[in-house]
Amino acid sequence: MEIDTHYINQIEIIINIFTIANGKIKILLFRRDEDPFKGYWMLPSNLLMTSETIEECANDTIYEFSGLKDMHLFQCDVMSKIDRLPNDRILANSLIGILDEETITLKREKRKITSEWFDIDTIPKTVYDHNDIIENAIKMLKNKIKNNELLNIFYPSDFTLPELQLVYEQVFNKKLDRRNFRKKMINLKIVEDTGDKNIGKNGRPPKLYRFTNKEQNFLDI
Amino acid sequence: MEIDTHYINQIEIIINIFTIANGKIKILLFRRDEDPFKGYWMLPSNLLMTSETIEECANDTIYEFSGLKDMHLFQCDVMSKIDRLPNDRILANSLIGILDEETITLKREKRKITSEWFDIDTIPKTVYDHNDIIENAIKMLKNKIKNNELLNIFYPSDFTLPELQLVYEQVFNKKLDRRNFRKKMINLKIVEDTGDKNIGKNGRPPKLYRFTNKEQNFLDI
DNA sequence: ACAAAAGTGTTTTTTTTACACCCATGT
DNA sequence: ACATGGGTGTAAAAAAAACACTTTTGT
Repeated sequence: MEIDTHYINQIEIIINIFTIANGKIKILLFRRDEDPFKGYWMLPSNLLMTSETIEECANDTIYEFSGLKDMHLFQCDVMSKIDRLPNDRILANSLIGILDEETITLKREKRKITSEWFDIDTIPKTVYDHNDIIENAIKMLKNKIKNNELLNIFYPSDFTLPELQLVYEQVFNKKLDRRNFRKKMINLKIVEDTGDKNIGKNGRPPKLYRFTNKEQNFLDI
Repeated sequence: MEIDTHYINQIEIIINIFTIANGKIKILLFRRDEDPFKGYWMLPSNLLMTSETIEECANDTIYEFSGLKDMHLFQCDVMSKIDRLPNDRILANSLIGILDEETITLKREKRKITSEWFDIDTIPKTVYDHNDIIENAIKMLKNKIKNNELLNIFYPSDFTLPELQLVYEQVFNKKLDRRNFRKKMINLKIVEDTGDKNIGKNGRPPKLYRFTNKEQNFLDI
């Protein structure tokens, strides 16, 4: 195999890892501890090797940064501005990874790199163009949730309706009526009662629901 | 700049060009006239050069294949399976390009490569994994139309409601009632009457409409 | 005058909205 | 017993669906 050097490209795979905790959508960022951009936050990333697929690279990268595995992954965006990094010409392929909270709780182990989950409405300063990448990923994530494509991955088991309502309120950016929200989710058969309750917290224990396996339902004409 | 050869990648930029003609959504394919895959159809593509952005590469490729320019372009997908091509390891980045029919009609010039517009429900056999790429692009295109994100680019000037209805019928894959469709489009202020009519065809001349500049409206909760 | 295609209105059904009190648990 | 948060129903308004005849043009 011979390659014309005009066509040599380096590509970094960058992953936006989201989870939902107590109804708040969060993204996992890592602190950079060397200059330039020391103290800034960053998305996990690695250069793609010739011998691996993007999914393999993404999974390895996530594992290396966080110890987490087997995330639901999908394509998000590609950035190719020549000057997106100051010195090298490196393309960026950003992915979205979805983690359910249970998995995170189980795998909470100590890593060398400082990491933190940030609410998606309070993203800190990040290195290079990572703020643009994050902004774009949040947009795609919200759109997918609006189209009922993703919440069953955030919640593989059960959840309460008040928590789910918080998620929708963030995505649609408006307050929803508790009774109407409930009716809608149940009547449209998006969720179903598991019969269990979430005991242990303050106040009346909420019922637990699960997603039915209905296909995504788009805005119908 | 030094590059570790493990991180050398070749990327081809592949463009799915869509237009709408008489209410039918179409994609532009080119005939391959050399083996392997002689006689099969293909999407226009080119290897990305180190010195250009993806958008530059895509625009040049489109122009080289079709003579068309200044298309609305956006990211679609990235394929990285090691064996997607038989001999080389080349990544594919597929984009979607939107053309309005008027522009096409104006630029209809003769090119050396045989090209043809195919209805999106009768895609012919294509080279390599282009059928997968097209299928994916059609899915994304339909989703965007469902979310009212794209039709104003397909129709920069005016159009008739019967034609628009055909588009929605393809996207939602069901027949719509003429009166209800009309009421909805007009009442939701998605379209507005231009005052003109489309004379010259058989039957009563349809009124011409244009899109209002309302922001996209998603399925609301 | 006939064929072709587009335009139009009303009624019924469904969905959405608005709104306030009671219930189950922990302290 | 009180504080906390969760659950529930009904009526009014809005939106969607069902449905058939008339109008304008070309031939």
